[in-house]
This record gives sequence, structure tokens and C-alpha cells, in this order.
Amino acid sequence: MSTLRERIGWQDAGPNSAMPIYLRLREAFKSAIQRGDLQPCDALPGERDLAVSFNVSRVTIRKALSGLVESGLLNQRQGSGTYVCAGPNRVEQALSRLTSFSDDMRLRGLEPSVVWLKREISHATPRQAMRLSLSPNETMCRLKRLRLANGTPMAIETAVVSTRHLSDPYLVENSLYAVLEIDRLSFLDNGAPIEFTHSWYRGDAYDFVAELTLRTTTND
Amino acid sequence: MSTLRERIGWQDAGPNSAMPIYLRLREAFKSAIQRGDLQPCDALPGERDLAVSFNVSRVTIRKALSGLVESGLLNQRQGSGTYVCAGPNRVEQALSRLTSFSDDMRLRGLEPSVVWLKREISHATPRQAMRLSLSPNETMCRLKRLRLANGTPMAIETAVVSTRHLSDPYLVENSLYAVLEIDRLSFLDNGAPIEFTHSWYRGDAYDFVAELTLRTTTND
DNA sequence: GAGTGGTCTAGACCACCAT
DNA sequence: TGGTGGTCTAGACCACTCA
Repeated sequence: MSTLRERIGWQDAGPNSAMPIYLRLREAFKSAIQRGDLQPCDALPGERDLAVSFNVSRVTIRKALSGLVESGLLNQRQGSGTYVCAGPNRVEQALSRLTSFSDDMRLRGLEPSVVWLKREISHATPRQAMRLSLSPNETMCRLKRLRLANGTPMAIETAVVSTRHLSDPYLVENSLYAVLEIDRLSFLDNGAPIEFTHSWYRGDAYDFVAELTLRTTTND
Repeated sequence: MSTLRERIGWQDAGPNSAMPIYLRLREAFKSAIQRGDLQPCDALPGERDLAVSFNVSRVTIRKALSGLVESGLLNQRQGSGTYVCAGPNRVEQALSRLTSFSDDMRLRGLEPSVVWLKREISHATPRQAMRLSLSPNETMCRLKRLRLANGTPMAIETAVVSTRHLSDPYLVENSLYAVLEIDRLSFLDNGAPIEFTHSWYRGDAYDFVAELTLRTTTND
């Protein structure tokens, strides 16, 4: 049984501590999760205990964890605890943000709904095959749906997914990504791209913010 | 001359203060910026002064402001101050995030470069005309470029912009959005969508995170 | 050197969840 | 009821910017 300090590879501030404590802590936890030293569904000690363990204040612990909660690596539930959400599963993590349409609408008191415009299987175009590293005769599910809030069209989403990962477009009800999760392990190991989603959003009703983050591959 | 409390429409916690102070403060500042009561380039008072003005601690002020900094409405510079970044310019705000490719690469010690695959003017397709609320014979700039880091292809971006907003595709060098900013006022007032960008990213090298936020139109 | 944001502390009270 | 995360405070020191 190793201590948490060991599991996340923590060392007290050396002379080379240019980074603030909360960032060093955040990176240490992040690395431990990505290495697998902290497993999904693991519960972290309480914030007060963490503060004692690492000789910092609870505020610093919270600042360290908050970034990981925001990026989806951790999950905090008031009254319950802090839990590891997911390993280095960047595809599922990234796409999970896109499922929030329904949640977003409901949070604002609007009733979300979906009209399916297309659900079919066809061959990949040469371009898609090239981009997604597929053989030219690979079959693809093509999904297209209109998203509404209180009956008002808000977005059109088009998704193309290899049938290797989604065998039947009619498996998808509300969340494409919930279905894809089933296949998580099969396509995450090699990191190959598996899906492309293409969306139009109402410019007068949405902020659309996209962020890119280069994946930092840690070898240790 | 009105006080800052008045400009952001602040009122001390009434009995109906279900939201925490830092969120109410954040919303008040956000609304003031979007209404134009706080203008771009305006400097905010120092955090210590704000804390006194609103009868809260500096930590609470910082927590309120941090969300606005993160979403690009405010800009903080150590040793200098806090400044209003942009008005209710959601198109420019959203797209500005996408310009970060070069910055991202450089931050990580990689040299970004661009290979143009297409820069042309043609007519809008019927579908595009419909989606972007254009007349059917509207002309569009079509831009397609390959993004590289240290010579390795990392992303392909395709952008389609009405010539009303971008007269010549050769005006675009590195940042499409820098060029579009010139036209900012002309297309932001009506909130019409003006552009569609379509990008492929290397699944093995990128995290791609997209967030949607419903625009909350505050009338007061 | 005065003022700014960036970090950090030790303590407090609350709402919530579990048992 | 005891532990959890969520919020908030008053104060401190630092690095930085700018005149």
C-alpha cells in the first residue's frame, strides 16, 4: 500500500519550483490519472485530509482539483466526495462535452427535442477514408439531426462514424456518445480518429467556443 | 458619473439570493459588458477596491472575475490591471479561440506553418445560402489550409465566408479572424452567421473540446 | 515606490449526503 | 450525526508594471 503522495509522485517544493503549488499538484494528479496510478471511480481523500497530506491549505487543494474537475478528469459531488472520472480517454472526454445540448437547454428551462433528418449506412468517401485512416470500402453510419429548444430549431448536427464503432445508426437515441462509449476500449488504445461531427449553430442564439489542446504524451 | 455598483446593476443580497455572491457578481459584470455599460478597453478598479466597493473579500472578487477572464470578456495583466476585452461580440470571441493553433504550437516549442490548399471565390451552394441566410447567388470565399507543426501535418481547416465579410481570400495570411475583425461592426449587429469552418484534427495528437453556451439575452 | 494581479493561509459557516 | 464539497473571510507575501 503506497501513500497518495507516492502514487501521484509528489515531492515537496525543491529549489526548482518555478510553478505555483496548485499547478504542480494539478499536474501530479493529472499524470497519476493518465498513468493509471489513479483508476477511474477511485475516491480521493477529503479536501481537508489532502490539505494535511500535502502541507497546503484547503484553498490550494481546491484550486488544484478545480482545474481537473473542469477538464473532466475528476468529479466532485457535494456531501459525497471527489472521484476519478476517466483515464486518458481523450476521445470520449472531448465528445462528452458535445452531449450537453439537452442539458444546456433544460438548465435554461427550455425543452430540448430532436428531429432525425438522416440515419443511414453508406460507404466512406475517399476523403473520409483517407482522413479517418479507413480502407476505401469501409461502411459508415451517417447521422443528421435537427436540435430544437421549445420547438425552435437551434442546431443541425451531422456525424459520420465507422460501422466498426457504431454498427447501427438507429442505436443512437439522444446521445451519440453514450453509444460510442460501449466501444470505448476498442478504439481508444490506438488513438485513431473515428468520427467526424459537423454542426451548424444559430449565430444569433449561440456562443460557440472551440479549444484545441495539444496532447502532451508523458513517458515515464 | 455613476458608481460602478450602478453601472453593473448591483444590489446587495436580497432575500432571493439563491446564487452565491461570486456568481451574482460575475453575471452583473457580464451583463454590464454585454449591455455596453462597460466598454471594451475600460479598466476596472483594482481587486482590493472592488472588494471594498461590494463589501466582499478579495477572494470572492477574484472568483467572480476569473470566470470572465476565462471566457474572454476580461483581461488581467499582473502589475497592470483588469480590462474589458470585448463587447457582446460573440462571433469574434468564439472564433478567436480557433486562432490559437500557432500560439499553441509555439508554446510547446513547435514551429507552426501553413500550406494553402485552396483560396478561391465561388457561389454559395443552396444549402450554404439557406444556412447562412444569404441570397442564392451570393459569392463566397473558400479557404482550405493544412496546418503543420515542425513540418508534421496536424490539421486541415476549411472555411467558407461570404465575400460581404471577406472580399478576397488572399487577404488571409495567418489568422482568418484577424481579417474578419475589420468588418466586426458590420455583421455583429444583426448576429447573422457569416462563416463556417470545418476542420479535421489528428485524433492521435489532439484533444478537441467544444463547448456550447446558450446566449442569455438579458432585458433590463 | 506605489499599485496591480498571483498565490497562499487558517479559519469559518453552509448545504448536502450518507449511515 | 459526521464527513463531504461549496462558499466566504481577513490578512499576508510575492512578482510584476508603470511612472
